[in-house]
Order: sequence, then structure tokens, then C-alpha cells
Amino acid sequence: MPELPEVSYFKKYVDSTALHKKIAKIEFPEKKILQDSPQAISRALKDAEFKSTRRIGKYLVFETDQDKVLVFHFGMTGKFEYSHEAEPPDHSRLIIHFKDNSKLFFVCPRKFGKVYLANGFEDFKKEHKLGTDAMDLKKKEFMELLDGKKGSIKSALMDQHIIAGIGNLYSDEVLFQSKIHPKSSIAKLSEEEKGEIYKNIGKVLERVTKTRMEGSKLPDSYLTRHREEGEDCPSCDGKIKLTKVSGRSTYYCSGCQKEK
DNA sequence: ATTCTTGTTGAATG
DNA sequence: GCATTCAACAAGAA
Repeated sequence: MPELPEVSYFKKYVDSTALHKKIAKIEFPEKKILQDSPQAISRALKDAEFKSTRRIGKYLVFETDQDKVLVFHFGMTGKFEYSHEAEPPDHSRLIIHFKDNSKLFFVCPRKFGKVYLANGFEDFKKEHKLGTDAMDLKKKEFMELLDGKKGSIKSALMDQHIIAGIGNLYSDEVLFQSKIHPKSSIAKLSEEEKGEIYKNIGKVLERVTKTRMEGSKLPDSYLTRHREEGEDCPSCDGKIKLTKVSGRSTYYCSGCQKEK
């Protein structure tokens, strides 16, 4: 379930493999993921090169030397594989062939991923009404975004229109590290608590991104390592519990995360 | 076989 | 209208 840190990793992978190569053709083995027609995508990318990529929230935007950009969303199971192999990996849903005979495969077993053609990075961001990227968020802006909001803190953290990049897993982690119950209503949180949440957004995302890049493990003090009902809390003598917040499975510790 | 999982979208609600 | 909540959707694992 790629959230911001995983997409950052995909960006690094693509940047080191698939930039600055002429595109020969594109294959579309699975039309369902396409948000624009294969013809339009092929036309926009034929003989183009990817110049750079930019991440916004959970999306990866490919900028070309032409007018259009190609945008990927990874759904639950999407990823890239770059190789010179003729045989596509299982569940390849879109294949970009470069003129040097290498290929970039968009592999997505559950077909929850999406591919868009857009006029540019800013256009795409606006079209999808995406909020500020979680890595670019300043404390002042975060405080203002929460001002006057109703509802639970977890829903707000996951709302891509408010902050882009945080999903189910890492919203739980941020709130666990902040010792705040996911169902806490935003209105009841103190300035200190909101400040703590802000601090942990940066901390958690940076930490997770680093471990993804290195292929290492998260610290034992992370909820992510103990995300199962009845597990011992790594920070107090409580147990991990499971509940639902806006329809999503939500793990928290009943000992150190008290509801407000 | 059925239930559960996910993020986004758009509909329903207040 | 607005903010907020919720169901639908897709495929696969258990």
C-alpha cells in the first residue's frame, strides 16, 4: 500500500533507471487502469523522453520534453520494474519500451493503480484538488488547516485534499508516536497536541522513507512493527487494539492513546 | 463461499 | 453551498 515514503522510493528507482531515454512505444495490457485513452497517451509520449519525475502525495508525475506529463497512482499494489527482459513480469499493466530496448513495467496485481495524462504538474495537482505535500508542510500551515475542522484527527490526516501523502498505515503511526487517539476530535486537541502531531508527521515520514531507501527495518518503537490486535505496545504495558475510523482498520494502544 | 483489505470518487447527509 | 461521512469499486488473500 504505497504511501508517500514508498512513492519516494519509486521516484528514486525511476530516476536512476528510466530517465533520458527515447520512448519507442507503449503497450497497454490492461486498459482498466487508464484514465486517458491509449491513443492519447501514445501520441503524447511517442519519441519523447522522460526528463524528471516529481512526487505529489501518493502520485508520481513524469515530466517529458513534450507538453504532457504522465502520472501514476499505485493503488494498493503498484510498483515499477525496469529491465531489458523481453518477458514482462506477472501483472504488468503498462509497458514503456525505450529505444535502447529497455523497458519500464508498471506492475499492479490488483489493478487499483491509475495512469493519467495531464498538462503539467501544477495542473494535475489542481485538477485533483490535492493539498500540500506532507513533506513540504510548515507548522503554521498545518495549524491553519486544522482550524475550525470537525471530525476525527485521523480522517483529516488521511484526507488528500488537506495534506497529500499520508494513508491508513502512517496516519496510525503518526498518532501512535504522538500518543493521541485516532478518534480524537480535532476541536478538542490542544495547541501542544497539534504541534506534537505536526512534529511526528515529519519524523515518521522521514524515518520510513529512509528505511525504504535502505531496505532496512523500522525501529521496534514503531506501531507499524506491532500492527496486530492484542500485540504488546512497544512504549507502555498496554495492548494494541483494532477499531474503525471512517471505515478504515485503525490500530492504536489503549494505554498510551486516550480518546479526547 | 464469504469476508476483509485499500484510496479515490461521488453521492448522501447534516 | 459547505463540511463531513459513507458506499461503491476493483482484485486477491485467507
